[in-house]
Amino acid sequence: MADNMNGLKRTHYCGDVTEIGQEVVVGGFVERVRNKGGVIFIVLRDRTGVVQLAFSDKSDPAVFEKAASCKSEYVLMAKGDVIERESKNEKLKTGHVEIFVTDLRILSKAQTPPFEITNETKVNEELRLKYRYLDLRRAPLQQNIIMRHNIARVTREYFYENGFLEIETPMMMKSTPEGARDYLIPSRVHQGKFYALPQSPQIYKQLLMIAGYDRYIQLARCFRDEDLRADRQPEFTQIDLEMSFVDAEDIQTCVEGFVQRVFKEIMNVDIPLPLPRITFADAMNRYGSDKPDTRFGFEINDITDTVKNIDFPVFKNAIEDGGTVRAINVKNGAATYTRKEIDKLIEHAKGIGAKGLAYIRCVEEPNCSFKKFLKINELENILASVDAVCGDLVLICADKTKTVLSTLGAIRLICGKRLGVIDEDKYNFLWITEMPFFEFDEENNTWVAAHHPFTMPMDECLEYLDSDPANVRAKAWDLVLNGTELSSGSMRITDYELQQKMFEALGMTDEEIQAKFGFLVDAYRYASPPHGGMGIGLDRLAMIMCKADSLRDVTAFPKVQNASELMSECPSAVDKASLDVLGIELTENQ
RNA sequence: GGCCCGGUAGUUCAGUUGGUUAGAACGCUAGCCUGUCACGCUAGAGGUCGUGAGUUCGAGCCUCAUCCGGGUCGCCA
Repeated sequence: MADNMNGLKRTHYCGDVTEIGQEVVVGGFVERVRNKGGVIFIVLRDRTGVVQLAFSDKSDPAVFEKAASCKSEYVLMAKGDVIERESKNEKLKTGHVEIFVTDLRILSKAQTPPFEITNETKVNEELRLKYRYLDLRRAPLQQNIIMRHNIARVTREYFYENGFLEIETPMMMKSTPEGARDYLIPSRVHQGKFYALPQSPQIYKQLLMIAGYDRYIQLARCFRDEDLRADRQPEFTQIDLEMSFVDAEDIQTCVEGFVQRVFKEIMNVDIPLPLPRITFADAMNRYGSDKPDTRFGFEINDITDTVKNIDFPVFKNAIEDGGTVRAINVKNGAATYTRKEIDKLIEHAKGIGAKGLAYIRCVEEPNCSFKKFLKINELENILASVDAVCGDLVLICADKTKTVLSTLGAIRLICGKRLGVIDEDKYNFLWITEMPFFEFDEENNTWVAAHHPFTMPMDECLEYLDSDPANVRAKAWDLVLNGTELSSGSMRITDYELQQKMFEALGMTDEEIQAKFGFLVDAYRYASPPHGGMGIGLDRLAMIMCKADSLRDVTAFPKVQNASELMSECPSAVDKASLDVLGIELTENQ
């Protein structure tokens, strides 16, 4: 039988025990037992840190014996006197003191854990996820979770101070099959019908503006039934906001104030305002990405004109097919890349869809993969066009422009990471503006909304909605931080007629519009203030601020790549009775 | 769905050209130790080599299939 805590009340967290001469009561987990025979030390841990408990021949023999029986991860409560440690441990905040224990309670005994609970760990993440509650005892994870809490706290403070109302929107809503797949909830009362979990509170927050709530904020849980990535979980938290009587500038200014505040308050990092901005088109051309990492160079150069007369079939064919030839100049001594390393880059490029990469290694006698096709001066011209000097590696891609840009964009990132040219202490925010309104869906051969169909087009683009969809830009923007898309926002269409026109441009029939968004379209017939808003990824923000590589490191109970949870093993089968009540029948192979 | 990487004691890993009884460190168990702090010393227990099939006299190692995990592309209005 374990002890109880009768008569003991915790007075201090472990990490706060620093004052000699006090009598304190602490509680926590056994981090380590060092039993020297005649003297025993127990390191006790809670979420604030660790403190050393000490036992010796001066201890009550019963207390001493109990201390000797303690093992890793037991939960203890200890009362004692804070005394000076004989030899200090400079590495710890509490390293100059220890608690000479007069009353020890073993509140709960632990089995030997499947892995050691240590700050640094090399243990397989799969195992740690299965025993997530043990992994969460580790200080680095606790610090991340606490940091995330603080980000959420500052978020609420900032937006409350700026007149935002926090309003909850439903978790059970109408399914809207556009965009990401919904998670569906079957209805018992309405058999054969389904609710959906929100992909975002988009529609509700627009309705709140129509209802006059003017400035809305919510730390909203969102759900998307799509494949996971390191920076993508099927459920995530969005700092969701919407503002009335504003334009895009007003919203961006408000969000800039927020990021400045949160970085200053949480990390004491100064973010200079206004944040830099770049158009979507420029981002694609310079970085081959709609979320460029601007902490390093290696920008993309269009060298089509420079190479158009070169008799190299790869370049010639690409240009004849309407494509382009572009290059990045990888500096920082990349010319020392071995043939094998370059081949690996080429393999990667092929994985993205390019047919390959041409390269020039700028060593004393430049080593060029297409040298035999070149005439005098042509090599020099290419090198000059990308400012290449000795030590640089020039990588060239020729194909359809879209393929070229995405390939070089990805290769640029790989090289930047591998060469270690990215300053990890830098926080480079970047607004991406003038996002395209339509996106061509090659599979179905139609234009689809790139953002969502309530996004306002830019005023000057209204006239060619029908004639030239590729060039219609939206009053939509993204906020990127260090190459991660952090946030996305737009102005919404508040005009009934314009909204109808947009639906038409997207090829939707009246029946479809009515069935999918009828209530929203109708709502705008009763007048609406101009409004727009953003959704900021709280998880991604926390991930970057914690310098974590994955959302799993800032999420208490994350899912793995196939969207299951290793600890509880969900999703799981349910019994037949539960399905019967919903009117759901499974087929044989399920 | 495609491509790439990984799976050997509880954990992290090593394991030669396919060849005797699969090793180390940490952890764990027992004993010793009065000032440790990654405590130390002695001894011990602990293995379906992810799973299944195949090749072979013989498979941790080779082949195929499959499961699990990670990364990435597709996907993510």
